[in-house]
Amino acid sequence: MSTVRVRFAPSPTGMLHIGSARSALFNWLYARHTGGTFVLRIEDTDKARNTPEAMAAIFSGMKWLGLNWDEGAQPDGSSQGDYGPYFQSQRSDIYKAYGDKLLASGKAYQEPDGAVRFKMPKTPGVVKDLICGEITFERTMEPDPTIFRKDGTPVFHFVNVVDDLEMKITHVIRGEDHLSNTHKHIAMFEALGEQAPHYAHIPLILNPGGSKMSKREEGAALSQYIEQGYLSAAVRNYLCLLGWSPKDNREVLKIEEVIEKFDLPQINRSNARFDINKLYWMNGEYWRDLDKEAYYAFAKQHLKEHGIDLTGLDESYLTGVLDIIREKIKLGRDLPDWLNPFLKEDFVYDAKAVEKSLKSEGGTQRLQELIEIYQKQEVWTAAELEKSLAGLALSKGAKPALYVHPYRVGVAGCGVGPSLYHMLEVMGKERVLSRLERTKNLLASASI
RNA sequence: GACCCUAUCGUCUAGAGGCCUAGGACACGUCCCUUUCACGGAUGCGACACGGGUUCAAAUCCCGUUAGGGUCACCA
Repeated sequence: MSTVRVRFAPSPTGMLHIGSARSALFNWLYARHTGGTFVLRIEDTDKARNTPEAMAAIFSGMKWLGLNWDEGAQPDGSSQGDYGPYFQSQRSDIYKAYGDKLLASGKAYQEPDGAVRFKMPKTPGVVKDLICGEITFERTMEPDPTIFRKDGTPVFHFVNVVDDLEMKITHVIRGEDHLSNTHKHIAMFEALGEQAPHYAHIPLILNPGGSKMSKREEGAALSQYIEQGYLSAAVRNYLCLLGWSPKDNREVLKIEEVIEKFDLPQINRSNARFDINKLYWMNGEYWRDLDKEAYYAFAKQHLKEHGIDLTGLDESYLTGVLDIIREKIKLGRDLPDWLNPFLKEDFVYDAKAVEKSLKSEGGTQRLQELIEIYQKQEVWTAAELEKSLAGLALSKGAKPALYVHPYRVGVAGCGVGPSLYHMLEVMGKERVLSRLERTKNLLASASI
């Protein structure tokens, strides 16, 4: 039975930052790797930012990434576990008690205005970090940090220490931005007569420009990836690779395997830039691997969330279309554009494609020939349709491509798309012929 | 400014003294496959920040320089 206890302690800021998500992930991985306990604590001492929406962003992000916790704050506002409550806003008495203890022992003192300061030892502070190694901080000049404001509310560094102590946290895994403050935390543990937990400071995720990713920045919020239709397993896999590697040149890894191999000492010490290109590639890997039913469910859900109405649509037609467009895309956000030509009979035409394929020399003529042979087409399968078109081209002494392109434009309005014959098969004879007629008429009346 | 951390292809990384004329992945270029676009296959471009040591031998150890990042709140 493992005694490891780790925690993720976000504050509700209105979003789950990609860097926070990665901290949550590494804590979770370590807990699962060691068979320990993963605790979720909400640091909601800032009342102004403490909105229901901000709270929801944390819970939904954790859920989306599949990071379950064994103990801690719950979405309904309750706390589950032996060391609750897990919302800092509900722990004032505990902080007060620890503050009094420090005051009584002379390790803290009160300012004339009522604020309480922690008396920082002037001896060097040593931090033994599981990732960064042993670091010594000289602190002869170190000011005494405030632990209670003049209004009596406790300050972050102090509540953080008290909670980690109270919740019996054994390993604190957090961003490197906290490294320089860690010696203060350790000093507070010692002043309280307790041993500090083990610390592991993970490198930061920087924006492509190489500086800290600010909250407002494009790509900083996990929710953006959810909305754009990334697959959670792909995002999670990508995040695992920022600062950690299995060391064997593989990158697409099952989470179970990451859990097995993950450990603190092998985490990198240097910051990593977020590379959207690589995430996009990674998503493609998972996109191809998704089983059919999961893909349909994902696609329908994503389309629904983006206001694409699928009601009344024939189920087999929809799945047929989803099947053939799948290999063309690797992200949910691309779904609507590829799907639309199949959905609307009054689809729009791509001007360039019309110009190139239909208005070129003999274009309308070939369109007419296509209509004629497909009117006679009996077996409506991709293979047979291909045969007919190839036969037609051969009889005219032309390359099939010369017919394929006008055909695609005539039936869907665009120059690119899935395999033409499969498109035709899925659309069915009736729809195909009526679309070709429409194109012919629009062309004749010079409307396109 | 002080203190702390970091430093391998554009990016993510492998590399813990000889296996390194530095490996993989993304991106990019070329070619092949192909009705388009993707996918896939092949191939190319491309890095040990700099300067000193230590050593028979350094990307790997030490020191300095430079560069980047972080922390110095009665924010979290």
